[in-house]
Amino acid sequence: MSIQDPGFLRRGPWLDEEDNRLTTTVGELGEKHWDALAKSSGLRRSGKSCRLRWKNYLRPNLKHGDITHEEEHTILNLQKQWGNKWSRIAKRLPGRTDNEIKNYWRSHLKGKAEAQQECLKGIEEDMKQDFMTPKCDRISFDHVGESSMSDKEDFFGISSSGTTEQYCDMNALGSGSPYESRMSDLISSCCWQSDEIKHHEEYGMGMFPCFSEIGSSFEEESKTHGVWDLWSPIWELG
DNA sequence: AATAGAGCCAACCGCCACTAA
DNA sequence: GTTAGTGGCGGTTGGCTCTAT
Repeated sequence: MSIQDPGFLRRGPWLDEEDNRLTTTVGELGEKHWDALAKSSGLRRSGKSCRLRWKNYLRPNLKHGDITHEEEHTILNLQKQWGNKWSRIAKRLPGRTDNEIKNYWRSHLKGKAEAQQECLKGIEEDMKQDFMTPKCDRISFDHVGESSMSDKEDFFGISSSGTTEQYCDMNALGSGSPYESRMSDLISSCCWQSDEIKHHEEYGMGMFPCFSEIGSSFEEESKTHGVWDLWSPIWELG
């Protein structure tokens, strides 16, 4: 049987012995000419298969642990910005492979991102019909409290580390508008309403997540927390 | 304990771009 | 300009594991 024969090449999961042999061969010949490397290694694997195994599993400096919150924010934001350019996104996450990021996106983030997009789309549509010109200087942001972030993080894809989360009084936006009801839907879907927020809602104060007082640092801060892409379409409309 | 369904992930497939002859 | 070889990328699949019933 020769390498040309169908059935010569092995398929399926790699064995430890194959991994060792590939690692040794790459060490000798370098990460190039994969077809030649596959042949000289004696492995019954295609060059393509060897390259993939090396790139996604054996290569040094790969991270094998869970995706961190920070990495998740980066993936969410870059996917939104660039689309499914997994290889490009992977370059921004040292130690992660495009395949890993793609799989993580499909199994953990896709639904979340779609939900966010759907909310934003609805909000934008409502705002177009609404009385409100959503310029920041028209919004009165009274800081009314703080709360735990776990579920909120999940929804907004933001990190609470080192930040002071605050909520904004949306009374200034008026009441009964499509925009307000959409925001209300959004907030109630988040499942992170603390007692404090409920308390304020009892007094008719709609809550809106923000990260500091509106001012020169606001854009920078929201970018830092990975929410600028999400919320800037709202703040900048009009 | 057995089974079905869902979720996850490593590996494969097909296409495209690039390069050398 | 054409063709063959090669590598890279994104989509898809198969099988394993986990969970619910």
